[in-house]
Amino acid sequence: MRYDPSTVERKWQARWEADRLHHAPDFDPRPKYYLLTMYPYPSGDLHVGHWYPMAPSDAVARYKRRRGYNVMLPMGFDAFGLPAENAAIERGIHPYRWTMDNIDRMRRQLRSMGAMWDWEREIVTCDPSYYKWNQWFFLKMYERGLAYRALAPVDWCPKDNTTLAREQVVGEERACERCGTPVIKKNLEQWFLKITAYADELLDFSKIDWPERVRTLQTNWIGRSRGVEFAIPVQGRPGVSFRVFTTRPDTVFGMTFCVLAPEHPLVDVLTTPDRRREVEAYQYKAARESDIERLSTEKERDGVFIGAYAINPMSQAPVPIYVADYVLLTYGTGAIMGVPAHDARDFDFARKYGLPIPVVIAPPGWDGSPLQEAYLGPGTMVNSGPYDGLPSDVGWERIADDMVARGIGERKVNYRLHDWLISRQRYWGTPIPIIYCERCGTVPVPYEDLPVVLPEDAEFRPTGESPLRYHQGFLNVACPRCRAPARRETDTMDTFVDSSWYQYRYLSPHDDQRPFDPEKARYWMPVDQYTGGVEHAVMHLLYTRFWTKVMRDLGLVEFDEPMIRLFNQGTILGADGNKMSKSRGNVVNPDEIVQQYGADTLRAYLMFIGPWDEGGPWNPRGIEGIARFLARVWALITEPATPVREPTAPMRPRDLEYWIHRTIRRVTDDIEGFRFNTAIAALMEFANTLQRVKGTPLAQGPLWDEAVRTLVLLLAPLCPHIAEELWVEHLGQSYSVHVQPWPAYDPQKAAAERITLVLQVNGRVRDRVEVEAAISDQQAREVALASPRVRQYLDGKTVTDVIVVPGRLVNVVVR
RNA sequence: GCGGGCGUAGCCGAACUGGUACAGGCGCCAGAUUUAGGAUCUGGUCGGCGCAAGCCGGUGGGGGUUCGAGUCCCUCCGCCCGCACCA
Repeated sequence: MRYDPSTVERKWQARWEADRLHHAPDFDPRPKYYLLTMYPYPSGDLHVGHWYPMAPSDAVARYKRRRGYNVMLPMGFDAFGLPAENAAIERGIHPYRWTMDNIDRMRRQLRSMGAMWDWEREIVTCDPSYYKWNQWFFLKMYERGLAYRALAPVDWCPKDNTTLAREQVVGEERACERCGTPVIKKNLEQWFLKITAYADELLDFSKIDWPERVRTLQTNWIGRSRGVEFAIPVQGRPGVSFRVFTTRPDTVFGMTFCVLAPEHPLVDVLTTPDRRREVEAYQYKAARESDIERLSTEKERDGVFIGAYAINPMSQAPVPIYVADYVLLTYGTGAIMGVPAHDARDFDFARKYGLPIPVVIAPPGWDGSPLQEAYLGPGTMVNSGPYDGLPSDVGWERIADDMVARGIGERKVNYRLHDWLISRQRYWGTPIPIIYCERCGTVPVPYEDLPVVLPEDAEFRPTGESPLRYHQGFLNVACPRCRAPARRETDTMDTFVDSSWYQYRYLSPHDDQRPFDPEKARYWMPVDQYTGGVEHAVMHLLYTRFWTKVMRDLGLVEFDEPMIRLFNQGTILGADGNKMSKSRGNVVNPDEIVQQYGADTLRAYLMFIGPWDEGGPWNPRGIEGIARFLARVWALITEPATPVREPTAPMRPRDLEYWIHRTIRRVTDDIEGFRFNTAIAALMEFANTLQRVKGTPLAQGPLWDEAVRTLVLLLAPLCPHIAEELWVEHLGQSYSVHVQPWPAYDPQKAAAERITLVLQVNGRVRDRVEVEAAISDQQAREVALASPRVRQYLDGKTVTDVIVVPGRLVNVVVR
């Protein structure tokens, strides 16, 4: 009988569900293991790209349960966001309806995978019972000053009519992440979360085991730099000065010019009449360039002298002031000191405008000749007045101290990280629970009035304007303090708010008293293993760390980090090697694959492609190989032995025992190390070996039964359905294979009895001999020197050394 | 430009801390079975020379360290991913 996946898979999925086999009980005495994989956006159809992180995650979950853990593998839907609202505008479907229909479809597709999702814990973030707690957290943060409103220039996508977070603006041309439209700046009153208050703590990764790549991305994103901010007086203008930030106060004596950002407020004040035309032309050019696409990759650094001079506060030397667009108003103070000898950009600028380039940090071994490029390293201070002769790192601190002491500057830490702008001028998100009252000002919605629910009867306009702004029933409200007529905030929250704490909601998804049950958090949290794409490195993965730290400071949890281990899988590509996309027509629909080959085949194939963190192209032929493998396993167990064939190679019981234990060891180590491709390769080798044994007398005894059972036990986490069917229906074992203890291996038996000893002469393989694995170094040496093939190469030579690598090789070194 | 990763058969890939390069799969070749096709099974499959035993070459190129290098170091080339004037 051939293996029929569709019947078998449906049967066991129904049985597992009926038995609540996948439910993770709270407070179970077993050690807990919380495995979280990033929840999907309900875009409509499940893509094979969704399966790629999920199938191996499920395999790990199943494996861990077999190792005695109480494993929780929850699933939910990241249900707020722009596509639902666009569907509403374009097709007149309400976002809620669109989203819930998609979720229904995706839930069904997810079930076909046969993963051990604990559906009793499912969450849907657009449900008021979920987003109520977004609002609750927001109010808690507002009380603590961690949520605030400010007028801010925001990046605005004119096509989507929405605010974008800094992270959602991509590339040099500053385009909208979603639609590619160049973004514009707009000044709006916006709500922010004060993530910068945690910037330093977020740089500390000592309590988590995350990939270096993600740690580096986050570190660069936070962009901490330590330096000094100090005032530079303007020559001939008593009382007028501007502030600059530098990370190199030790180079201050090398300043030969200053630069103000074109938008700096002092530019208009300081520009002399003779320079005004040129300066204004430059400002105009700079303003246009930031709005228009700044596509010029090799743009030369340029600027304009404004006619005024600044005084170096340390040396009293006057230096010219320029405007240049390489200085950004948004970072530091919008003004810099120009030290060409020790800053690459300043060096280029000074070269272009013929400014002097005096060396103030002498590189080791410097001969006094002019520098050909900026020197950025440490050295000895020169041309720096009283600081001459000091090592630059000492001078750094000395000058900083002196600036502070003289009242012209202070030590400062600057970050690239800005506060998290959560306001979105959209409908399909969590309403920000704030009311504006003419008398009382900004008033938080009282906790007992939560949730602020989205009105269902919203009108979606093709202009993309938020329906909330025109919805009188939503907009008009009595002030909670004075009862006077007041207006609601119409902005909704960034969807990254939802995903910042969703891992907690899985613990008690139906709790209507609090966001999560702290007792359950004590049992389950933090997440032991998180899996998902690296594209979330600086958004979701930073925000969720921030959120947990806030929760800790609110006294809600007692730990600092939400997820202990993180694994970023690679991307599955189309058969043409390109990213899967509808426009390329290279998208693989998992439903079709499941129908044709079964879920187990698809799961195993995705794991077999290659290393999980590398991804790779889909190969339609490759899946045939997996289907054949499973068919062979099926036949191996279900079909009677055909005693026709003679054994190709004689096998002894000890050899079969070796294969059993060796395979257990390999599969165990590979799953522990997330190397699913080699785990499957090991199972293939084992199955092929058993196939060779099958027709022989060795296949009669209990050892054969053990071998076959082991194969199924090891296959189970990877291909759960076929394993269950074979286990229960064909091996007559007790249901379920998924709760059987993981097989243990005997290291003695897993080691080969006899090994091939490689014999080398001067590092070249000259012979191979089979010897007892336990051979001593001395015996190995003797075997090597006795080999005729080795001796052939020793003729007339002197043996200078014999290197023995136990269990592997002997290398005879001759001269 | 800066930072990170990668380069192994026709293709996807394996190779523990430096120790037999290429496991497993795909593809291909041959054979078995079959009326045929498909499916399945068995064997082979890095290149060169050779009837063979075997010898020589081979992990992007070049150089180095080492008894021994895919693995370590230097250098160059190519591909991918981040960040893009962050003072």
